[in-house]
Amino acid sequence: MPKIIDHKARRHDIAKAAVSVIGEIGIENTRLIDVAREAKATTGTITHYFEGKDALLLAALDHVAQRILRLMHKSSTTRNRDDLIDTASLTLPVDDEGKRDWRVWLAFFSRAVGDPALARINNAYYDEIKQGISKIIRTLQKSGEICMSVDPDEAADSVITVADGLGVRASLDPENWPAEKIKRQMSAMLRPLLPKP
Amino acid sequence: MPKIIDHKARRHDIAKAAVSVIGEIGIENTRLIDVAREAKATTGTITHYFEGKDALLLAALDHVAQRILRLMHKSSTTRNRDDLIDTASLTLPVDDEGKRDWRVWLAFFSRAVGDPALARINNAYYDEIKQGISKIIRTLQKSGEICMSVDPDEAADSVITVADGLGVRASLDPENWPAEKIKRQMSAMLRPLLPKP
Amino acid sequence: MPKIIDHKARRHDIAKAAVSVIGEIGIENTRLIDVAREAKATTGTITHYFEGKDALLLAALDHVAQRILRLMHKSSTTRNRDDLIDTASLTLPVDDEGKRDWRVWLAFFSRAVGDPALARINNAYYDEIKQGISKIIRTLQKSGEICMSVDPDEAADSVITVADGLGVRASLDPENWPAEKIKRQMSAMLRPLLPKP
Amino acid sequence: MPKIIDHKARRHDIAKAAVSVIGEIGIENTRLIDVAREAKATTGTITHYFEGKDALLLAALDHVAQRILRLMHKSSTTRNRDDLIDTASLTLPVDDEGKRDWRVWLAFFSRAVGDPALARINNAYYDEIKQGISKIIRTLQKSGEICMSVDPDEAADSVITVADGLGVRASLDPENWPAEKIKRQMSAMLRPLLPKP
DNA sequence: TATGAATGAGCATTCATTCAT
DNA sequence: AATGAATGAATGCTCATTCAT
Repeated sequence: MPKIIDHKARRHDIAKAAVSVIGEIGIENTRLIDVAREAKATTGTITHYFEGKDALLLAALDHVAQRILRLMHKSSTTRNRDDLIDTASLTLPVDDEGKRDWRVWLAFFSRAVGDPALARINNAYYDEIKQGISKIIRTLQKSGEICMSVDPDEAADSVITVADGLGVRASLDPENWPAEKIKRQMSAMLRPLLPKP
Repeated sequence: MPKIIDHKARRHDIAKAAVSVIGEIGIENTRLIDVAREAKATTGTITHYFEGKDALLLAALDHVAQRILRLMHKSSTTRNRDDLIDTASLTLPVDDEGKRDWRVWLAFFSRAVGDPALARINNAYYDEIKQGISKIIRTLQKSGEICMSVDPDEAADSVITVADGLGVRASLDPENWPAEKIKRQMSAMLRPLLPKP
Repeated sequence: MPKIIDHKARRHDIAKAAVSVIGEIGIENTRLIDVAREAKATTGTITHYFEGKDALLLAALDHVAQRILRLMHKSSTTRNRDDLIDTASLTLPVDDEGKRDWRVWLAFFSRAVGDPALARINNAYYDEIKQGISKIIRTLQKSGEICMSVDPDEAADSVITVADGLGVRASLDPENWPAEKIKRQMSAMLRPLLPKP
Repeated sequence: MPKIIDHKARRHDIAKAAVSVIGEIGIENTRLIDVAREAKATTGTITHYFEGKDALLLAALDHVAQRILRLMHKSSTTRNRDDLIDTASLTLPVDDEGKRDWRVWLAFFSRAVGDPALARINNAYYDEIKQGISKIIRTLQKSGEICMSVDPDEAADSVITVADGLGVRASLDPENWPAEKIKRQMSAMLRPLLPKP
């Protein structure tokens, strides 16, 4: 009788291991065997669960993207502008998980340059994020938290821009960008861009 | 006497070829022979001018960094806030050269994750950029172009954040981010962050 | 379960193949692919069993050294001076295996010149050989086969010197040094150096 | 008017530089450019004086061989057995020059394994050395310095064997083989092999 | 399912050799 | 004669992928 294995769970574990390794040593240093070791498996096993290395890396990207989307959906219940800013800052490299995820995210910026398919996937994530933020802003405008003169789409792009800009900066220079400084800079930038009425 | 060769110029040419190739196909797809062909040389010649592939890639990074620093120094003569914003937008992927340079810049974000030495080099560039922008802001404050209540260092970080955020976004989704949109978004974000008195 | 492979045995086989190739075409002409072909494997497989080419060559050296040490230990049961000389001559290039091993041994003389680590390894083998021979000589002195006035260590060095000298000579000029001539010369030299009481 | 250059002298200088480099870093680590630097020349210059790398290496071998032959011819005037042994020991690695020459000599042992042409050249040197020693022994026999029962050719081989054996050993383990020990061991071995009447 | 041995294409790197000046 | 830039073949090494067990 074969071992009963939760196929989906194992796939998830391996993708998580890939995120760990990529975040630790960089995507260009990440070999299949490194991921295998991290997942307490072998390269052969990874082949069972993923078409190939590209598919594995894509799953790793999806893993970090889903976390960001999850945080965004959570903040969609926010009824307050400053809460929105606070929640948004949780997607930044403010804790170990965030730092690791951002290093993985960065890795795919580079890959997307030479890989149109990856670029499309990346853009799909951004679209979803933008629509989500835009919707939250419209909700907050209706409840009088954000000035009606703000264009929700443009403001959503502003939020994404600030998040990306700070995420990149803090990921490359974590020593000079502790959580507090990241949050402070984010607030300082987003408050004027999301003015109260 | 051997052929008279300007060693420095040849090195520069090869680095420029590397920027071209990296910007075109991505750093992970860039082979030495691709750069050689672009530079109308051979891999052996590249070895003649660079210690190895890493040294070549570093020279490519420096090539794009120097262009950004050059633009920044040029804008240091600006006597007007909106001119500063306009000049800053020239560092973004608003033309072919800018697009190519940004794709190269992105490539090194990823590499720096797994390469502390590269991270240090990257941070040194950022330091120089930040000091430059901070100085320009202080000058503009003295001439009454920017409100004195603005903290020059924090504002410099804001400018960098916006530039990085938009640079990343536009590089990954150039179709949705034409030059005009980039400039508009940049202005919309930086004007509230660099208020006139 | 994967193919059942005796990792140690496979390593040994590959090292043996390396000895064959080095002995045949010389260490400077020996490419990884030559050894791979001889071992009915590929270069990738060799990497699987050895850290790199240097490790493989070292294993080849050890292979021939172990054979010499084995012969020496066998002769430690000798109860007769002339038997000792006969057994010692078996380590010389008197048969195909011996010729091949000596060509490999020679290869490492050269390498040790520019590689201190290799020199140390070489010297360790010589130490072991010298101690072994010295011990045999002391035993033969006690049983009245060799004159007590002989200094065992100096005599051991003499045996090694004669073996090395003849090994080198015969390896470079096998046509003029058939087995019989080697043995005759060895006897002629060692008998006066290991006089009976 | 071209620079007046003593072609022969320059060739000799370059060969000497090659001996230096080979003796220092080993023949397998010796690149043309290393020899060029040592000779204060360029690789292009070396090509002017030698057909190619092989010809240069051969010239280096000849350089050390000629020194040995020169020492041998000098000792042909010896009228005393122990003087012969003393002079012979001068060919061993007893001083810096001897050590360097022996490391070069060793390098060619290995090369000759995979290069029949080189083996022939090596053997020609050995023939000349053997004939020379044999002649000296015959002279010493006539003058009553060496017992007539000694076979001159076999004794010459013995001398060569001892020299080679000690040369190899001392070259690989110079720390344990100071000049004094080399000479002592040589005397201890050659006196019984070249007995007085 | 899982293993890990084996494969082999791909690539950076080394370096002797060539040759224009 | 001398230089050294350029070439390009040679080769060790990496690592994703395959597959027999």
